[in-house]
Amino acid sequence: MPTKKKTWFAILGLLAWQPMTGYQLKKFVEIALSYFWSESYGQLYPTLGRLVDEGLATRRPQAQPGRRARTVFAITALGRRELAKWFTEPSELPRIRNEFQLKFFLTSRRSRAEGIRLLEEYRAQLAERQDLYLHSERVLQQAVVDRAFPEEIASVLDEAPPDSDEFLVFYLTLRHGLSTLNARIAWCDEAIAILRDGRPLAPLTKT
Amino acid sequence: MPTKKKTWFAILGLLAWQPMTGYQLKKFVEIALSYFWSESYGQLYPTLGRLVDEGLATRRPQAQPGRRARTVFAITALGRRELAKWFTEPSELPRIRNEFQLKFFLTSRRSRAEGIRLLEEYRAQLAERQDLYLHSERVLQQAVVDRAFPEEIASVLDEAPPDSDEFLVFYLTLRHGLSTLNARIAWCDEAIAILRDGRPLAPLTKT
DNA sequence: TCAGACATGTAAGTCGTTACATGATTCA
DNA sequence: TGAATCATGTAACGACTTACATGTCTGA
Repeated sequence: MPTKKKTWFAILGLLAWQPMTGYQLKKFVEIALSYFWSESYGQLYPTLGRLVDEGLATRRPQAQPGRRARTVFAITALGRRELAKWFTEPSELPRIRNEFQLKFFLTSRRSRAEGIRLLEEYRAQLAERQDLYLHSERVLQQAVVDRAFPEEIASVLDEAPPDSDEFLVFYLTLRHGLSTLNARIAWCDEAIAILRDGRPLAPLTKT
Repeated sequence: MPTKKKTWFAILGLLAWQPMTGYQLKKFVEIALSYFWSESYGQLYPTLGRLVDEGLATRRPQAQPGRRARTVFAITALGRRELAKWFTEPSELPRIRNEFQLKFFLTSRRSRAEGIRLLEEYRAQLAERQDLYLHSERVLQQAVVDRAFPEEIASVLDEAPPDSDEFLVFYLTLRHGLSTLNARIAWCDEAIAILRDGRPLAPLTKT
């Protein structure tokens, strides 16, 4: 069975976090998981439906007067068992398809100038994302000082004060993203320097 | 048009490198591009067919006596124009879906022990790949010393002596992969230490 | 002679995004 | 009043993997 069902378990995991509507699920992913995850509505709603069909989640329409209608999904006991099973299974390293790297490789038969241009473009994109992440980090650090969690993530990490494990792990996932970005930006700088200098052999001797 | 056609251009780019059979294309990707790319036969052959249909590549069956039959594909002038266009278009940062990170995030409502277990598993996988990459790096460094390219990559980087741009860029793509791995392994070590110590706030103050 | 590399392809299924489609509620 | 947010979905497309299917040639 080649079945991966990543979206399946992502949703199940978030419903175990707390019951949510499809819309909330999307927001949760955007705000809390954006450093390593994404989901589109086109995946979300159909999968929610199938989860209900399989008995892993329940669909509960909420029609309160003065509130717009919404459909809250919750995980079932069966869903929790499936989720627990998923946790014991090894996760594969994500397979990478880095379009920039592909282009960069191919520039070696085109021109150094083009390689350098691509590296600069890549670096700019990484730096832009790095800015975003650094801003998030500053917000989190301020939250620790203030002993109150920031407005922007309050909605999803609602019950996660700055000294909770939820907060800590959230911070660590951000750090994972930042570490990766830092390393890649440093690599860009090195690669640009090497290509500019025309130094072909020297870098090979150091690690 | 949401058309990405990454495989399209990957193949086109490699055919610009040199004319190849589908099988050779697969090998090329496995040996030279594995640090950042992958292709499956299920993508390769149908895409090659469509490339020919669109006039971007030619299919030339080779039936030499005493050689098994094979079909060599080559890029056309039109294909080269399309490829050149692709080079000028900005590449998007690959969107990430890191299953491990997802699980790790969710452990914050499960247990620290489970978080640590996941981190160790992730680290082991990264380290395994790191070994592979480090081995490749040593082979390349030896190639520089020997002034001869290593047997394993000779087939694909055939005309790329150790002082060529092809060799240098190939080496740099390997370094990109290694930098990323190193950063992530270091992150694992930090995260494990933090979760073990039960230190929840200290790491937030340093960058 | 037989394993392993060379070689080419298809079918089924999963996965995922984007664009489309629709409409209510809230708040400035 | 009108923009933003809340809210739910579908259709079309495209991408990608795995498993299946088949066969040849080379060299130990």
